[in-house]
Amino acid sequence: MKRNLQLYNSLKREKETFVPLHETHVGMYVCGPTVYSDVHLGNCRTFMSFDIIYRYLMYCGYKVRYVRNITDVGHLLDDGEDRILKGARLQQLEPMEVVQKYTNGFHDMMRLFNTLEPSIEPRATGHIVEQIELVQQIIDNGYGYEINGSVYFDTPKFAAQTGEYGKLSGRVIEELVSESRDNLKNQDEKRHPSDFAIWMKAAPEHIMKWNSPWSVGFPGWHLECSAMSTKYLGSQFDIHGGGNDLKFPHHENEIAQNVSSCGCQPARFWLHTNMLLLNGKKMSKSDGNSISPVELITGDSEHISKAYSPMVVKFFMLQAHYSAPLDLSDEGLLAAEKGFKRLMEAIKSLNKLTSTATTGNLDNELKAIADGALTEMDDDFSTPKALAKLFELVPKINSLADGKISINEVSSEAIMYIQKIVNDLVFNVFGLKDEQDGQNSAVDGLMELILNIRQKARENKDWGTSDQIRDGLKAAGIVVKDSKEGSAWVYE
RNA sequence: GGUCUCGUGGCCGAGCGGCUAGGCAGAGGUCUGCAAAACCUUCCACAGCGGUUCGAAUCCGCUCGAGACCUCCA
Repeated sequence: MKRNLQLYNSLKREKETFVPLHETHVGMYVCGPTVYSDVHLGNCRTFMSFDIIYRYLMYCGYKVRYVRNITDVGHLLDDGEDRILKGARLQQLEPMEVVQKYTNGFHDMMRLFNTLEPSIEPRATGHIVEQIELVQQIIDNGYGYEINGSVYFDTPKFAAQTGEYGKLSGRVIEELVSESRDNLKNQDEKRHPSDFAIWMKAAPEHIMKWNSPWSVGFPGWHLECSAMSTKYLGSQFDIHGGGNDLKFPHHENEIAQNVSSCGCQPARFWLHTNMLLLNGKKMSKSDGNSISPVELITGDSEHISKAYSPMVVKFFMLQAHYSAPLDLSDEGLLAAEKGFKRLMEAIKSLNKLTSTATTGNLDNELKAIADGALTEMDDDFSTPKALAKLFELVPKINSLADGKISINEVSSEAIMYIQKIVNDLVFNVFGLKDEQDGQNSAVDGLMELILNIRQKARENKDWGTSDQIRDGLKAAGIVVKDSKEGSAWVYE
């Protein structure tokens, strides 16, 4: 299915028509987590966003290779300590135990949010050889220099000769006063404050270190993405994504490394997701304005009144565009929860509809709404607008389901057409799932029996029994919904 | 301090010069044994002040406010 996709390209600062390098294949690289502690909720938003982008590209018929790395070395803290090593020290674990622990936790969380696994999930420590080769290429091409066993990227030279530095982040090198941590520590070594380390000589007590032509040391943080994207997607690929706080310095430096080693821009489209705020403010553990994914789904946080299911959280996030800041709040989640249920109920009803009509005068209107949802997705993956379209369908579906609109107004062909689009979009592209599902048939059978008994009582105008059943079920967390066609039930 | 983004109704969030966003909440109604659900109708807006335009939430300027990046963070 060939669709006309428009993507906002951060590099160009405008929307562009998406044309992949190879007609049928798409290569996409997304900066993954640094696995030194539990995954951040904002991080989850980013990966959910790219999961939907991944899924939609596949829905459009592309074969997508989605590479999302695991950073397990080289990402340093303010004091110059490696994030992984700090985690290891604090928890008295082997560095790789830390990596494994939080990688597992990250995967568990991604699974809860029903995201697909990437095609390749490479680790930085598994690609030391490639990173050393990349450093060598950069040196060979004259953009890297070694001092005392560490290798630095010559940013001013690169900027002057290529004019490529600062394009993504909109920075001018003269204005940059770099304080990147590895540089703070070795301030004297660098020729220019904006130079950054691509290979760091390790102190004797440093645990994670490897042999290299320059020293026993470890790679700079920005290096891994350059090396791994090139290895798995080629020196040029279609989409590079990440959170917008990575634009500088990480992505800017990544581009510099790629351009200086192979002479070409790595990605044609740069996509950046925006921040997740809590109650209008940036999440920050230090001032208490923070909530973790686990707290959100267990309800164990002062910021929320109850537990929210992962799908509700996901639905909430879908209501905002990935490139806009999103403000998380209890009220917002509550609203999302109701909206999500309503949508799920409507889809259930939709999937039960059957018509024998061969033509219907609502056909065009309904099909146009469904098509519209896809058109919105074509426009930079606008999930909020696509959802709005689906919600336009909800009253129509409900009216058809309860007979307020005759089913003969819609042809069987149109119903199947709409069912296909709605189900594909909601379940395959958005990756939502109906949490009411998955009940065992025992419960279904039981409920059918109970509701039949209640129906008999109602027919006999035995309101006492009828209400007793209804109230009892309510107390058990099950809501009975009566309609002309009979009674349905749903978990509260 | 520098770079940039944004300020939409009770809440969340679309909107990219003229035409309904949507969700939640509120109000009225239909249906119903009652209730819930569902359906129908409906109230509430574009931070402020100027400017451009036949016409601005949408473009420009200023003011106020918020946020991001510049320093690890998605």
